[in-house]
Amino acid sequence: MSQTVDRALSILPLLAQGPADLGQVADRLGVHKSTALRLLRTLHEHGLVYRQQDQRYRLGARLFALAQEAVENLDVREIAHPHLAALNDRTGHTVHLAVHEDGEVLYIDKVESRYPVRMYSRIGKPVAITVAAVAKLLLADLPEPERRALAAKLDYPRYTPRSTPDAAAFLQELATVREQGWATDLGGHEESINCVAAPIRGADGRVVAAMSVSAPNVVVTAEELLALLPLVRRTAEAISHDYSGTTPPKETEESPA
Amino acid sequence: MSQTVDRALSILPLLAQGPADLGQVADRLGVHKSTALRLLRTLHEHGLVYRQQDQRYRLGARLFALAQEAVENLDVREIAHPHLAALNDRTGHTVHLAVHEDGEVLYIDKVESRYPVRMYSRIGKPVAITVAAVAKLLLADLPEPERRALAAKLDYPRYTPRSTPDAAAFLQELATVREQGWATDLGGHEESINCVAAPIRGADGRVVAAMSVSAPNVVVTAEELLALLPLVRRTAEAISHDYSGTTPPKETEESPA
DNA sequence: ATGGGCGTTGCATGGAATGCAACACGGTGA
DNA sequence: TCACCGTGTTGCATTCCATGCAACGCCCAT
Repeated sequence: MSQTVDRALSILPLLAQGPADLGQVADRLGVHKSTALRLLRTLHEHGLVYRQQDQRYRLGARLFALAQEAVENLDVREIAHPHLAALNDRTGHTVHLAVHEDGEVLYIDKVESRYPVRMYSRIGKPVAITVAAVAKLLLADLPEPERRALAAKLDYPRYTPRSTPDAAAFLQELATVREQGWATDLGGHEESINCVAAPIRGADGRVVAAMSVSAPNVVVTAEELLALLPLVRRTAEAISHDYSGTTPPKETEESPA
Repeated sequence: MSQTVDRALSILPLLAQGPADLGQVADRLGVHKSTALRLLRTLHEHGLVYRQQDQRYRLGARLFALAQEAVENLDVREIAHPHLAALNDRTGHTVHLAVHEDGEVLYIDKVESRYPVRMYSRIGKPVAITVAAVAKLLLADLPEPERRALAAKLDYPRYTPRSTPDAAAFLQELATVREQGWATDLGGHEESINCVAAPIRGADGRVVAAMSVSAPNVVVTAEELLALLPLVRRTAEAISHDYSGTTPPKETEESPA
């Protein structure tokens, strides 16, 4: 909506792909060098881009700080963390916490597996939305029109033969997940990795986050992992309880002086 | 330099302090509501802010993704990580990696202590620049005028009685650190926590990063921690070697097709 | 029913972002 | 040594676009 800001912000994903010099930025933005220079300077003043010795620009430090502060403001995360850690303690497997935001699902917390063979993932990284167990739970809870709209505009990459092939299959899967209250991903993203997941609900019953336990099947078989389902669900319920308890539903009035 | 972008970016740190509604954002920016709305919309389109159910804005998901990609572009980090992990393995203590950027020093990697009592820190969080051992190393390597200028404009908070009191003391300390090639922080930030740190150098000898080992003195005394200094220095040298080897000094030409 | 608070929209105006052209600078080859 | 690129940088006139205003719609509370 604001051309100048729009251009400036477009620089960030561009630099995320790697450092670039002034000319490259200007070209890829389709603006004059002087314009790009001024935009970059403004970004620089705010610490979002950094100029390295060779004069090329790359993403800046403030970005980390902002992301950190952002994640610390998510109260679900704080409340959930001890539960996730405890679950990791009991099972030894990788535990994830994810939320949905504007058509993306992303991990906001993670407790690493104790086993040497670990799955790759990164906090902040958007997940494979069409196959991840946590994504299914979060999207299954959307109001139907939104769910349909989102399903329609997604891509359905065939990571493996068991990946969700298309929108129809996805919506079908979401219906099932919605019904049963839990979800799995059995080799849908990476052939050898399985996950089981359960939803975390707010006081109004809406799904606010989802958690999962993941393990490669060189460590445990899918059946063994599924056996953990009751435990995972109980953990999710415990978190839901904590969360609903501490966060008064919808009361955003000023706190009593 | 660009008013519009400047205003838009000012919203981010503002939201980092917690969610805010349109009116609050407009007030704190000193602009009309409609202006704030358009800025927020632009930020929203780029995923930097998110609008929660109660219509208030908070920092958005793309910020994480950007921060992640930014950190993955830092090759020092990638090269250093296995060394840090190995050092953590041998000592059991928390190991940090930090870089300097525009007058700030921040952690870009961390391997957690094995001991139950851990120090608090966060990747991405700017460090206490006047007392942290890694900060001393990074700043000690700056050209003298820059070092003086920076020292002059810093604040010198008295975290503890042993915190660096003022610019003069700081510059003195930097000189010492520069001379000896390593640094410590003995209770200068938190009374009970000590660190020893060593520099990581690029092929041209400049300090590109610094690493440290930290432990509370309920776990090991300062003397015991200092005994690890040779090991820390050897590790830093090993990283420097790896880093100089894989990153050809200053050669930013196109890679051979 | 009625008022107040909030977010939202269309529009006229002026300020601010833009592209241009000229400059500065460092490196390269003659 | 000089001239010549290819950078990044600056001042300036034009113009477009961001701005503030005022009016509207909406929801909640009284």
